[in-house]
Amino acid sequence: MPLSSSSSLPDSSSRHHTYSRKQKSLGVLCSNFLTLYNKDGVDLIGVERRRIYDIVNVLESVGVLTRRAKNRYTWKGFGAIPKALQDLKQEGFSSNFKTFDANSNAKISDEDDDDEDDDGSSNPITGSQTETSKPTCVLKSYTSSKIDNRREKSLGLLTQNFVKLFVCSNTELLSLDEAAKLLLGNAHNTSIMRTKVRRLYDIANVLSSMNLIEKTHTIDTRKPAFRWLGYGENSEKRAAAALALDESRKRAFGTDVTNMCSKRNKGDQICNDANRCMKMQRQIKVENMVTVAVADRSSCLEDSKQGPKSYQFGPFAPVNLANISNSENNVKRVHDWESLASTYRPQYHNQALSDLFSHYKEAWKSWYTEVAGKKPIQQIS
DNA sequence: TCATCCCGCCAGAAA
DNA sequence: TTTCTGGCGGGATGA
Repeated sequence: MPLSSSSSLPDSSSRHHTYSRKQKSLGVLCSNFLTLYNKDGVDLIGVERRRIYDIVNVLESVGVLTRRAKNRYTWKGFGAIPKALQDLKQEGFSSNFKTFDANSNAKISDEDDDDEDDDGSSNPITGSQTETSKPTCVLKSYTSSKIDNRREKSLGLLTQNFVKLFVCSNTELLSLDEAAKLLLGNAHNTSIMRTKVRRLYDIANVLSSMNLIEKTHTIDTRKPAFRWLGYGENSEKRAAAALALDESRKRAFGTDVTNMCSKRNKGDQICNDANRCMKMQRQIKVENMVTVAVADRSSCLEDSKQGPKSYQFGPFAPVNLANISNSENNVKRVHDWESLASTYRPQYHNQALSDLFSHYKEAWKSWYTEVAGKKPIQQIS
C-alpha cells in the first residue's frame, strides 16, 4: 500500500468553488480514503497528503492497516478492528496501565511527576459530569520515555490511549475535558491543552467516520463528549437507540461536518446510519492522493471472515456484508449491487484515481469471492 | 464568543 | 541529500 502523490490534477481543481471546510474535514477524507465506489454529482476535492498521514495513523491504531516500511502499508480491513480493540484492551489491563480513583486527584502516571515534557505534569481528575462511570485505568507509560518523546506525542499512540479509555472501562460517555485531561495531562497549561485537544478532534473525526465513536454532549452540563459505539452485539442496540434520540442535539465528529445533510447546513438533520453508509459512495478526492495496494490478502480475508459475525461495521463496510447471513435480503441486496455495478461506471479525471478505483475493484472482487462465496462481479470496470 | 479543526510550516526520520 | 513522516499551533469557520 504505497502512499503516492499525484500531480496530474492541478491543485486549483478544488478551489474553483467556494471554500468550505466541511468538504475538507478529516472525517470526509477518511470516508473517501475507504470508499469503494464513486458517486455522481460530487465535485472533485483535493486530498492533501499531510492529512492522509493523520488518517493512516489513526487507522493503524485500530488495526485497519499496518505500516510496513516507508511509504508502504498493509491493508488489513475492518475485520481486523475487533482483534485490534481486544489487543488494546488486553494491553490496557496489562502492566502498562494502572488504575486510579477517578474521583480523587490521582495522576495518570507515576512518572508524571518527574517528566520533563510539558505533557507529563500532574493530572488531577476533575469531578464528573458524565452519567456513566469513568475510566478506571489509564496508560502508565504514556509519558514515561524521554527517548521516544516524539512517539509519545504521536497521533497513533494518542488514538490507542483514547480507545483504551473506553475499552478498558465501563465508560460509554466521556467528556472532552476529561478525555483531554486523562490523555494529555498538564491540564493547567492551557496552551498545551489547546494543542492536544486539536489532536483529539482529529482522532475523533476519523474514529467517528468509522462509527466507532460519536460526538455528543454530557446530559447535565451539555459539555461536548465522546460516546463509544464500538463494535459487537450491543452496537446494534446502541445504534437503534441513537436513532431514537434527537439527532439535532448531537453530532458525530466528522460525519455531520462533512455530510451535506449536516446540522450546520440547517437542512436535513437526519444523519443516521444510512446516511453514513451513503458516505462510502462519495467522491474520491484527488490531489495528493493515496493509492492502496493490498499487500496482505490472506490476513485481510482472514479478518474479514471473522469480522462479520462479531463486528458492527462502520459506514465503509462492504454494504452487503451484514446481509451475508441474512439470506432473503441478501439475495436482493446482492442483486442490487450487481445491478449497480453493471450500470454504473465512475469516470475519473486522472490516472491516479482510476488506479485507485481499480485497486478497490480488485479488492472487492477478491473479498466478494472469498466471503460471499460468489463469483466476482464481472461488470465492474 | 467559543468550539471545532483545516492548513501548512518545518523538524526529525528514513531511504 | 532527498524524500517521507507527522508534531505542532495559527487562525479560519461555523454555531
